[in-house]
Amino acid sequence: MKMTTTTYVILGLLALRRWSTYELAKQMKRSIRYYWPRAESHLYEEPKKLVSLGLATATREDVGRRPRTVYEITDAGRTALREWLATPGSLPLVEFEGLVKVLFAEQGTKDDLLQTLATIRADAEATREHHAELAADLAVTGGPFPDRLHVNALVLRFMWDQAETVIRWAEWAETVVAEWPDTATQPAAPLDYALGDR
Amino acid sequence: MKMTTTTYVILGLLALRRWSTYELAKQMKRSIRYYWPRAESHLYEEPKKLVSLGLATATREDVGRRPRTVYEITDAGRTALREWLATPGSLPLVEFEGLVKVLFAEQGTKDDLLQTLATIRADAEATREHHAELAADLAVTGGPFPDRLHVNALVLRFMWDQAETVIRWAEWAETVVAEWPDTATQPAAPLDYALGDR
DNA sequence: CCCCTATACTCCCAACGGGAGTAAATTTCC
DNA sequence: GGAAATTTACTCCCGTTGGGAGTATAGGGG
Repeated sequence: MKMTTTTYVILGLLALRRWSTYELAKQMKRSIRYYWPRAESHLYEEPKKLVSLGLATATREDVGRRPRTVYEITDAGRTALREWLATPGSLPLVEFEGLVKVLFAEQGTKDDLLQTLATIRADAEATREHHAELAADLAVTGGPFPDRLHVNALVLRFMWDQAETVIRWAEWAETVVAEWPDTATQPAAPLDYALGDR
Repeated sequence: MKMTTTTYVILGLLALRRWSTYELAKQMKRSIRYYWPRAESHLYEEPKKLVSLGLATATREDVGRRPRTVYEITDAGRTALREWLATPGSLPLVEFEGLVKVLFAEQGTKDDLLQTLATIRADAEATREHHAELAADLAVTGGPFPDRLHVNALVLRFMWDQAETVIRWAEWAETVVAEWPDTATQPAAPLDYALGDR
């Protein structure tokens, strides 16, 4: 029964409003998974943990014959969240399989590498588009939490900047690799094009 | 007994040269952990898996009375790696606890938020510095694999660009937040400063 | 009425993190 | 030279997590 970052994420969402578990899982999928991804199957346990620790309450509702559980934060929950925000946290963690494939690219074909780079770019473009839609929603409607626009904007700008950086890097790498005869042949001055300006 | 991305990472390293398990773990820690982090305790199982699949061989050596195992890739291993490089891969995954704390910043103090941003910046500066050292090593000595500089350069440039982007974002966010009276008070036009140019 | 999707969950097993540990070799320090 | 610290070389443990599979009900559309 340990408070993990995931538990605090759920607690943070409960600080904004009351949520059913399904709604919590949906909100994770909509935005938070881009910087705190968690499998849906375990999200249903997190609010229960909060309840057992006195940081949230659970209310059983019935939708026809279907049960639903709605959770709300407690004052102790707000205090716990506030204290967590003041603690040092864990380092960022990135799992980027595409970049691993770039790293070992000379063990494969040039076409494979170009495909990998194109996929990386397309994924980043999709992420950028998704966050543009989130931003447009905030700009037009204020979103579900209009009094939090200022902090949401910090996060959205981060996501946008990151996606832009990946896209630009992929475009650059595609043009560089396009001029290689193959992945195993080292071009002249292999480091200059990457490190020339630093 | 399933081939995971981690298994392929080890296979990719074995494609470069023969390694002891400890050396594999050390190389993961030196560079690959930034984009494919894995706990050391499980890395020792991966080459064993490769051996059982015929993709690598294991040689037991003795250093005095201490045992060491050295692994080498097989031809089948090279083929498997080549084929994996041609497969579509999984999406990037990011766990960024600092950004989660930014997302819920209005539940805490302005000082906590500024501390979070400063920590994010410092971590990114350390990452940038680490990769600058890796790059300098490559530039001066050619590194352990001088015939792979061209692909290493692609990866290094990516890591540098990412770190730079995080640093710039954190610096920007620090200046923005510095002007807030507190985290709960929404400034005028809260979205413009983040989204004004897109 | 039927089909599909959404809502609302639970269960399972493999992959994994991180800590702890043992043992021998090597390096550093006094 | 000897002791302590660090490195090399692993194994084990337990909790966290991914992702797939599943059940059941509500709601919408043709």
